[in-house]
Amino acid sequence: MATSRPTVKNDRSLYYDGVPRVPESHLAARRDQIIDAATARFAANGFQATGMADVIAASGLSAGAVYRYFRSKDELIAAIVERVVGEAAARFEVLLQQDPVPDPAGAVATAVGMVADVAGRGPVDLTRVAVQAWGEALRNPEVHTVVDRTYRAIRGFFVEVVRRGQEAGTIPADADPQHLAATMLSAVLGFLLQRLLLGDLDPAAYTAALRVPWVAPSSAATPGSAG
Amino acid sequence: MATSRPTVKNDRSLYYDGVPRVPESHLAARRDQIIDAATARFAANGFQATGMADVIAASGLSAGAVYRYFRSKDELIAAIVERVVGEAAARFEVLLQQDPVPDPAGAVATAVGMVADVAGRGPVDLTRVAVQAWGEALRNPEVHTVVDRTYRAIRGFFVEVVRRGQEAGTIPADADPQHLAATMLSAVLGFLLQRLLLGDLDPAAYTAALRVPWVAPSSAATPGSAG
DNA sequence: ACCGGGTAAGCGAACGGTCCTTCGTTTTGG
DNA sequence: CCAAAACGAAGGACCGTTCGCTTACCCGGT
Repeated sequence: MATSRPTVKNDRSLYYDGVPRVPESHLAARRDQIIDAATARFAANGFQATGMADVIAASGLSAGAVYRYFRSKDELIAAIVERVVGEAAARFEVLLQQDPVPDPAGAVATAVGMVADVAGRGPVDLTRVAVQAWGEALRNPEVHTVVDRTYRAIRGFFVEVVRRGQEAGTIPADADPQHLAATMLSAVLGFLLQRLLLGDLDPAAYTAALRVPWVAPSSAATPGSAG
Repeated sequence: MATSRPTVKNDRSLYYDGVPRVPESHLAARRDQIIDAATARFAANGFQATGMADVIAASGLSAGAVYRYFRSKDELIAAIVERVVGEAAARFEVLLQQDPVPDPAGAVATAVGMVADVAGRGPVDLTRVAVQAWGEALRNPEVHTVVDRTYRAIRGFFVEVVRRGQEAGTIPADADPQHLAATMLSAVLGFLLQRLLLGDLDPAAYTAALRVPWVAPSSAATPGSAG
């Protein structure tokens, strides 16, 4: 019982210390092939309502091949969620690399433009996957961890935009950056969701509406002066 | 072949025109009992990942009893989505019945308060069901119809708030009510989503942030005067 | 330049389990 | 007494996953 026989199933080097049989790029390409096909099916039908048979058929591979690259359906789902929300975060990060960093309304406008762009590009609308990921995050702890970490990072970008604005004096210094960033993120997520559920929202008109002063101008919030 | 024999399965009056065997209120109560139990399970685990066996056990009834009240799982899902988003719409409608109708930031603040309230009240967080309903709407046409109609109505309430503000002169007359209402709805939906995914957001601080002027005060949008 | 050895990549039928739903039966209550 | 209400075992389809097998490829030796 339980000798020191190594469990070699995953560790190729214990078996054979030569170079891989096929180039690493080929393996990555196959993995992407599976992820792309699965993303399309999950975008159309949701994670749980889509069967692996559907994913496998769409990938053009066999069940055995798919399960060589992903140990389970849950692992595949986690990989897809990580890719989709991770790419979103990467796109939003460029907001901070602009010089000068835009003001909050400008940052949201740029982010909304990115959402509209990614929704229309390619055969699969990744914003649909994002909505499915929200639902999945509420029931799958691993997915929730990924979504929590990534969306918190995105909100952190907006916090930084607010801080820069406060340094520049265009935003009241006593405003709460964390919650102001939350309202900015809401504007982006709300655009994404309304576009999917209620039909096309015009990004230009939507972002223009963000700049409309909607508090009564008489009483509240003297912005720059009168600190 | 196809005689005129009536298909009596659902029409009780063709069978028996007397009084019902049990009071109508009892039937409605049983229906609610099923919906309540199913709502709890769907809130915890999503629509598609939750089995009918789970719903049936939670309801305290048998499979046959549940299927007497709902023809299928999809019909049960549709009934739950209709109830949850319908109740949300009913709550938001009172915004218009206040006198005077609040300004946009005030309307959003009230709506956010309602979301936070309904999320904390009762054993089931209905905002979780709302997120699941968004995902379901993307794959189930009947659910999509319900969600589209109801959320469009909610947005219509915000449009009305904007119109009243424009009449009162507190909102620029050339602002687009439709898209301004969309940003208001985004603020509410974004609060709901961030509260669930990223942890507790403080409703008071969030709504306070909504009133922070976030456009550069120097160049853009001279609000009331000097139009 | 060619070839055979051996391993990883890929295949797909089959498996146990779970799914939604049905229906013959039992219980209930007016 | 009898129809409606409720029951719950069973049906048949489909689920995610496995595993014995075939195919294809790289490598070392000739």
